[in-house]
Amino acid sequence: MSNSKEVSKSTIERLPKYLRYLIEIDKMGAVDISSTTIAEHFNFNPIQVRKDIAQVSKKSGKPKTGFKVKELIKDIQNFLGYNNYSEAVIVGCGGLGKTLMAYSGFLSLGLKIVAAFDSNPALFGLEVNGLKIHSMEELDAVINKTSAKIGIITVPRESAQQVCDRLIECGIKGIWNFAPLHLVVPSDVAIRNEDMAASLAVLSYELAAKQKSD
Amino acid sequence: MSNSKEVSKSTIERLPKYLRYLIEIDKMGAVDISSTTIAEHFNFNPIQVRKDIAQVSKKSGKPKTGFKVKELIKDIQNFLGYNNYSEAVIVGCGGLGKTLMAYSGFLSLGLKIVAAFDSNPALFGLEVNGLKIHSMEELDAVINKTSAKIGIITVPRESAQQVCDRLIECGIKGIWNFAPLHLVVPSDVAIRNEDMAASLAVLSYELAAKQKSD
DNA sequence: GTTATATCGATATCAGTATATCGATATGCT
DNA sequence: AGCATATCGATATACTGATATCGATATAAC
Repeated sequence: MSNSKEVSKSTIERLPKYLRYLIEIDKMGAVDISSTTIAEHFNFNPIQVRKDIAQVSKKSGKPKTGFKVKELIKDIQNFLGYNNYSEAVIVGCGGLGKTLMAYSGFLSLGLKIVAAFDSNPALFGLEVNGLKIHSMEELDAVINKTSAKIGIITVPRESAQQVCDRLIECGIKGIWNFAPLHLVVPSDVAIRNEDMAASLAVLSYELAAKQKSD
Repeated sequence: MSNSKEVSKSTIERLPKYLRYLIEIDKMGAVDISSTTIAEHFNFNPIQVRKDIAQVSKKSGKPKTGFKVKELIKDIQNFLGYNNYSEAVIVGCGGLGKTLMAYSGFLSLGLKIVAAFDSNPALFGLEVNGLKIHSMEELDAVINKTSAKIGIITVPRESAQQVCDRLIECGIKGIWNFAPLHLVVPSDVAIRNEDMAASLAVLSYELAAKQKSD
């Protein structure tokens, strides 16, 4: 993989947060920003912020003032690939699926949903936000007309793994799973399980812990 | 905080996954299960699985056969508090809000949404899945009629932090945030930021990394 | 009944991330 | 102009979670 340094998952999760903040303060006229100030805003550690920045930006900050807001924005956007978008398909046009299809924010995150599928014949041909819903039979054909490499799964739990497998057969290389189960994929495929049960469990545990100490 | 051992966030995130799997194989008639088998199913490390289990179950596994499926299920459910549910309120009844309100799976995760709010007068009084939508003015009054400690935020980005602050004023102690920004809360409040941008960034990065190495 | 082995649980090691330390320096202030 | 200081970047340390090692043992197979 040529040369580019490994960047940790945790760092990558923080970068979009910094970016949103920077864009906000840029709008408000800020020119310079220090890692200290960023850190204070998020309740993060300033050293961590500085190290995160160092990994995606070659511009070095200046003592006393910090970094140039606009330069940082560019560097982070560039690193995250927000300039040139990737195509994605979505399978499952129920409540959540439709919500995601209607979400206008993906484009600015470098993601463009280019096709939608569902197994329910009642939905075939319907349009959600300009996206026609295709049958599952058309999966292969439609995907291959696009350059989509990401598949978003918003089907019920029972069919999710099967849908996942089919997407991979169709050449999909990254799975963004919203179904309530942990999908398993071959090692050459990237997977992100958006597990609400796991997330809620952590929240509840932390809530309980904080309640205890008062 | 009395005695109960600290359990790591990572462990807690895995527990619901184990649980779903165990319930599934229990239905299929499995009586015993080994950490090895669980690990294989998820592509996890068996030692990790065993350590996770050891933290929530006092029952010890037997060489050669492993653990009793039904006992494990009970212990994990008990640890995660899936028996007695906590109440939650939701603020923001747009697409995502409605989807969450309609989701029937929360009850089995120990969560019950007991009230819904929105700032749009056109929605006041409407019912979604048996939940009446209240105005934001009623926030305090309605919350205090419940024992809700968790607030789910599904409002647009612009108003999210403000909504968060108000919920905390009303006595909410845990925030589950689905708005696309990183909310900051006082240290006695638990927060879970469901940050899709962060999540997508990780997926994209891993996808790019895997694409590179072929 | 004996033996081979899968699995457990405890302890030790390793890896990766977060935090702390510290010298250097550019800027703002007097 | 000179001084005080906030911030940087590099290096070092500490912490946390993941993985490896290994002896003990219950079970399955023969």
